[in-house]
Amino acid sequence: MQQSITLHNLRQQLVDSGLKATHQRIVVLEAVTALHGLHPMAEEVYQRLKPANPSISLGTVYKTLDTFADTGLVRRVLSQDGGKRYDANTDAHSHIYCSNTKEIVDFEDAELDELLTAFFKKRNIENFDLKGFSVQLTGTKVEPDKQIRISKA
Amino acid sequence: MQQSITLHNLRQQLVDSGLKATHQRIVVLEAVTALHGLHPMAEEVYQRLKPANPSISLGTVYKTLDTFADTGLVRRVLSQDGGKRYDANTDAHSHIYCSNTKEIVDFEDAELDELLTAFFKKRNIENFDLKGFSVQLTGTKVEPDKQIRISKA
DNA sequence: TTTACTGCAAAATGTTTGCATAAGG
DNA sequence: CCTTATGCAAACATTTTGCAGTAAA
Repeated sequence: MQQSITLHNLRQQLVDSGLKATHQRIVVLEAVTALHGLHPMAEEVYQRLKPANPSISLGTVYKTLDTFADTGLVRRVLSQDGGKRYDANTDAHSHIYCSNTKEIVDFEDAELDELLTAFFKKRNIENFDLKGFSVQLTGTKVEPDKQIRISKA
Repeated sequence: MQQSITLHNLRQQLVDSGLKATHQRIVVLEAVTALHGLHPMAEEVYQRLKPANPSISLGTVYKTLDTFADTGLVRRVLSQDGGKRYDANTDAHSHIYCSNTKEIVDFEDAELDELLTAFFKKRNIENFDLKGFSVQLTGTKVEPDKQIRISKA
């Protein structure tokens, strides 16, 4: 689960990734972490941090998110909308894509992970170094204003 | 497997989807089908059909691919590169993403489909009408110039 | 003939670049 | 200090839009 976000924690994550802990990087990391369930684009991260940090530039947000993704601090999220989206949740998890609301909802399921881990252990994918996998669920929300919830049958 | 692409076949697909069989739609469908393994963007489809159809406009290719995706004639493919990609292979299949060559390689596996179908039959996702699922495999090609191949262990 | 599609060009959106200045270690 | 990151503005890439003309059924 997600622990509370402290300044110390944010600095530590940056240092652990071998990055300079600049003010801009700290607030970008804070914003993308706070917005993790929304899988935000650079613009959305920028809108979130701008009120408290009016001097930061959108270009820096772009560069910073790209740097974070390269170092593994955040994950790039696949999207259909032709935009670059980021996810501060770097644990193994899947995504549910709703084709009418365009939402991307997290789907975490240990049983599914085990199932797939076992499956890909059996399959050989030649000439490919497999780093991870994720399931994409597609469909539509029944009641767009309400939440999607997962339960066992 | 893929059957050979005939004019009659292309027209039929359009009519079956309730679309007017215009010349432009026929050649866009031909091109995106021929390029299915590449998961092309609008520009790539346009480059492919332009030599034989110099009067077609790029804007029409954008609109046509969007129409095809809405009717289910092609599928929108998730991407990390911030572009809209399309796949004329509408059968259930997964994708392998290589993070250095940026390739998206098809991965078809009946056993995996069965495994996941059984799994999601057990899970209830409340307030969501599940249409389909697909697995994304991420990693890197070992020898970028060579093919990725799948085999059983 | 009627309706829906196409071409064109402009605008909107999203992202990257280059470089002078500023800040972190 | 020295190196790397930032801000800014311009360039670039991609996608959408509006509308007059054209073609399919």
